Amino acid sequence: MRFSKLFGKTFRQTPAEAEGISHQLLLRASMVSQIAAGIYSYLPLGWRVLRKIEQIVREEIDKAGGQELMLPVLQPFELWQQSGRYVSFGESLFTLKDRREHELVLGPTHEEVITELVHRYVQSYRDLPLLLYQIQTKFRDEPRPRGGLLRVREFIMKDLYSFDVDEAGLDRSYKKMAEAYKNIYARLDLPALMVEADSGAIGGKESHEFMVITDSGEDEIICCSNCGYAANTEKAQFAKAEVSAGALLPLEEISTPDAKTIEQVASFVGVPTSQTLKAVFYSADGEFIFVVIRGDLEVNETKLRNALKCSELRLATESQVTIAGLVAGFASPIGMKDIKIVADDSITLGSNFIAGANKPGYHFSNINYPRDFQVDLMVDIALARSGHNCSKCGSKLSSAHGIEVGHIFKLGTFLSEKLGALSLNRDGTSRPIIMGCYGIGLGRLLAAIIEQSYDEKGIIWPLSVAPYQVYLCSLCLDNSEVASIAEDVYQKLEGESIEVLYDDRNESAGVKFNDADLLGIPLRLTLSPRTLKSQSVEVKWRTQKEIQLLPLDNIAGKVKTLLRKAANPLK
RNA sequence: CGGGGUGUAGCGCAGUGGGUAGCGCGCAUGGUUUGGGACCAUGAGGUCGGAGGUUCAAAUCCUCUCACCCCGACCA
Repeated sequence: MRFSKLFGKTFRQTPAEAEGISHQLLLRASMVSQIAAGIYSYLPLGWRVLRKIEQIVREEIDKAGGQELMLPVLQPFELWQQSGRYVSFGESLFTLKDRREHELVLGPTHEEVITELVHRYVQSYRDLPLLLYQIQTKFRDEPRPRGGLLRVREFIMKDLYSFDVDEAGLDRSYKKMAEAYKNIYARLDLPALMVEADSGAIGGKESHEFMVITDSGEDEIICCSNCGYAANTEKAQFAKAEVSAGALLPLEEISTPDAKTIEQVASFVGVPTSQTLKAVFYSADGEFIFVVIRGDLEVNETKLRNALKCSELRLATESQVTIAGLVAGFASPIGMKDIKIVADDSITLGSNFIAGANKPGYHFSNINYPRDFQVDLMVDIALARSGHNCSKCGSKLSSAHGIEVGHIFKLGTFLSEKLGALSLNRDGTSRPIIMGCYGIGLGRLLAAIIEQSYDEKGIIWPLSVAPYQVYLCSLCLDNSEVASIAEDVYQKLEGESIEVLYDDRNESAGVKFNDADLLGIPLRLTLSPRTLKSQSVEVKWRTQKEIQLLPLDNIAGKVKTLLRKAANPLK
């Protein structure tokens, strides 16, 4: 490709709308262009990268036994009613009507469609297992698109669905996919950590995310450097410390004027925060919920939502709290009637707690569960933090931010049951097919690669996905010898099927070098009167400072060898 | 949905005592240049996000509205 013919321009200044690194560099390099919030065009350079990523994903999924197909973007709304997931997806669903006023959905994911399809073609265990996938555009009306390609409303995703006869089969499919994902990230030079995850609106029981650790990531993960435990904070477990304050003492009402927050109460009474009980109020699908947790811990809203099996969960408003008969700052689980109380199991790991007395200015001391109050639900709803202890090995946990570049789910049978996808077993009984689903967002993958591979000059693409592998830079094109040799080298590189971007523009050296760096092309060849004195070409890797001169003789063959060695350093 | 911010040329920005729009980059033409974002000359390009209002006169003042960005809520 000749740079002079390439559609797109490089920008010296960063467009004002871009905040994140990958967003800025993608715009400056004209790889993508935004048309509306969370909706982007890919320009030729960006599209080449995306297609290379797509091809790597395809190869690895095919290798793992996946069969590629193509499902429709437009889906009947009824299908989403049938699965019940129009509720959990809620306003994230893009919907539209056809000319007959029939409601349609722009697919945010394809479990419904593929289950319906599999239902028609699978009758027996002999037809299973199946790994079916597609690479296609998804539509999700995100509340807040952000970070360039990191969170968008229209994006290309590889989504695979597994169908198995039994749990053991699902486990095998799940493992195959986890392996395939690891291979994909390795080929992209992307260090991705597999972490336990919540399954969110997709549903299902077990799930893992693949995280690229970077400060710009919007997810927080908790990990243990000792035993390797790693989980999204939404899901993370930890060992709650036992903080018993001795034998049970009689309940007592104490005056605590102006002490409203946990910290104020604890210091007023002179106890650690772990000897207090914290009350938090939520509205879960409209129902008022009283949540109680030990004072040194915080509520994990994802765990709470799962425990309550509700779809909408938000903090109760002040007026809702008052209407419920509670006094904010002095609320108490003691004596609560007709209000659902959910407790974190940390309240059993201590004694003689301080909590509100439900009247202004007073708290109870020496509260003990279950002596003094009952709860409707006792579960783990605590948020894991850096510094907590690992529930597996007891070591200190740490936290980090990450970009979610893949997510796999064991769905189980809830969708196949709802959509009637059954298969006959060997013994003649009819059972719902066991499903799993596995997604990778390609654009986010592209952005994540940049987020952790760039420098002050621009992008640093791995060889495997660079838009072009070689940047041929000819200086002083007025010099007819340079011009003709550069043209000749370009032809020879193309002749060897080397992906080369030939900078044939009449620009100064600085412009060309800077563009080569900004675009992140791995290997740069420079031709100039200076190099021609020794009948050679200067060679420089994007990742290295050193340059070397290569004689022009059989230059295409030499470049090919360099590229092959870089792609397979062991060979 | 709550809070904050921004809309003026392809990009980055300036422009309030209201008086009919400017700078840098980029672009076009000609010339001089060429190893880390060269220089000179000439030139093209804008219904100032939109609608309504105040006024002799609005980018500027008022009202409404739309879009985009950031934080939060939410979210595979």
